[in-house]
Amino acid sequence: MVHSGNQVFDAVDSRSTANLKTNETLSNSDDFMASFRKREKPDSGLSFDPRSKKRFKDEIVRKTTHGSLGIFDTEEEDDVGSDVPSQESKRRIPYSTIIGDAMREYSAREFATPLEPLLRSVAPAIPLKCNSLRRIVREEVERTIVSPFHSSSRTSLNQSESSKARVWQLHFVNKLRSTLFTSCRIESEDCNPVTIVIRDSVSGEVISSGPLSSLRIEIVVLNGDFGADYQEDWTEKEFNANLVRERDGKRPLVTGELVITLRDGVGYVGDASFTDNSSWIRSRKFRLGARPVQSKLPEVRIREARSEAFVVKDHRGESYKKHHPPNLNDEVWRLEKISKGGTFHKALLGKGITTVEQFLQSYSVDPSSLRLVLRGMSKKIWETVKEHAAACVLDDKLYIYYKDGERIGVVFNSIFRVVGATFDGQSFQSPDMLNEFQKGLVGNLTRHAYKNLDELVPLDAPPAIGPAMVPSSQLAEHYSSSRSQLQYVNFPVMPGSLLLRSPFLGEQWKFTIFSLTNVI
DNA sequence: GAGGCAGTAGGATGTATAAG
DNA sequence: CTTATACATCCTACTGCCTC
Repeated sequence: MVHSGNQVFDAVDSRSTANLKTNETLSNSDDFMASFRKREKPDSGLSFDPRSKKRFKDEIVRKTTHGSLGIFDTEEEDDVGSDVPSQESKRRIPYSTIIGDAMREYSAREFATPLEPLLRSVAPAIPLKCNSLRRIVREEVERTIVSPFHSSSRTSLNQSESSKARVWQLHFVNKLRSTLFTSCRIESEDCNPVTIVIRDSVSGEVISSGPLSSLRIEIVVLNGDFGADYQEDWTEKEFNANLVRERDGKRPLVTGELVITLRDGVGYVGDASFTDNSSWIRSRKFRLGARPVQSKLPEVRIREARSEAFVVKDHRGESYKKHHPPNLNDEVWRLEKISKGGTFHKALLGKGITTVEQFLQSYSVDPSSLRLVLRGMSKKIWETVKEHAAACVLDDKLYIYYKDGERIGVVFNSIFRVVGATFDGQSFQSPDMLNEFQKGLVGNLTRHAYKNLDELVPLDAPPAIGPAMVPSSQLAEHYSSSRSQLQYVNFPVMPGSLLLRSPFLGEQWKFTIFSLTNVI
């Protein structure tokens, strides 16, 4: 094997790297770096989070002390890795390759950023905020540091090429969905075909006539990282360097109508779909790109189009995705942090809670019991679940509970939260309108209702709002037992009016549900 | 091809424990 | 006591296999 780097540090024993981590198998340097790339915060450059920093340090230490660099290979280590196919395990990866791989993962921008303070110190007169200087720094770093490892993919920015003839450009008009699924048609956010135009890059006007208005363009896939620095100018080489090809052994990454002929300067992405998800590239995102198949005016540079970054997931994930907002009849695992078939899901099923509606009802009736069902859940997760559940779109179902034929009744919504009360069986009030005494009465009745949920009567129509009349016969009884406060609606309820039919009057009444925005 | 099931990896988070 | 670290747990997403 020919080693281009330092011979002392030039080899990695893949058998050793396979034993680097307790739960992970790192078979080569790409995996090694990938394990850290995935832990990076987006756009964090070289700053890992503390855990990643620590793990990174540990990996380096172990790589150097466990012979991963080929320095301390021993028989013992051979034994450790003896179950790995020998041919593969004997293959050593030059250290320069590892560094190269690592370098490749950091853009010139990321290298340049740490260098800026240095540059600032040596050239204080130069305004460092100047974009052109940043570009120069980036170019120089790329040229001097990155290129030796990366010569095949990116070339240094050609200033003259990037700045000339930027009159025409392809442009994605509508925004793609932030998440697409394999085998599903590529569509815009509003479920319409993705639209591409050719336009004047200065004025933004669509070129609706002339030879360019009927240009043939090709739809391609770009790395989600491309343009992450909001750079809106790039060379053809840079664009091509960011094309993403299908993985080995896989079908073409995108299939369908990938060549479009513009009409009057406008084209639409037709029946095209992804065949593979985007989880395997560093950014975990793709972008769509569009470029001329061949320029009708070769001397004219037509800048390619680049879409927003989006995630492509396996189509089977679509049936498992969470709903935002959830619906009442959704299965309870549609809530965040409750995995289908997971521990919490099973615990809820064990209590007969199968839907989001039942989850919310259960919370209304006895939040502490529900919390007990999910006692293994951390506070933070619990808050997340509640927050998601609270966003649920409620229907207009109402229930009323009367105690033993009395005319004092409490009206509940579909998740068993109090939304009104009546004291005479005729006029109904929202909880906001109750005085302290009335709240006590309703509180008592609510507790009765929660103990006798099967006695709740569905209301398909409503009562009227009016002054409360409390039968005198009820006063003494309720006054003594109404110390506790009425539990108000805690889930956000959209304000609105509902028509209810009073069970006593048999008439249609307008019933106003007030907005009660307390969160659980 | 769609969908169910199981296995796996990675990430996030909480908790226990050691070190200073 | 505080902080750092290791470990455990759970959720999410991906993938292969299988059945229909």
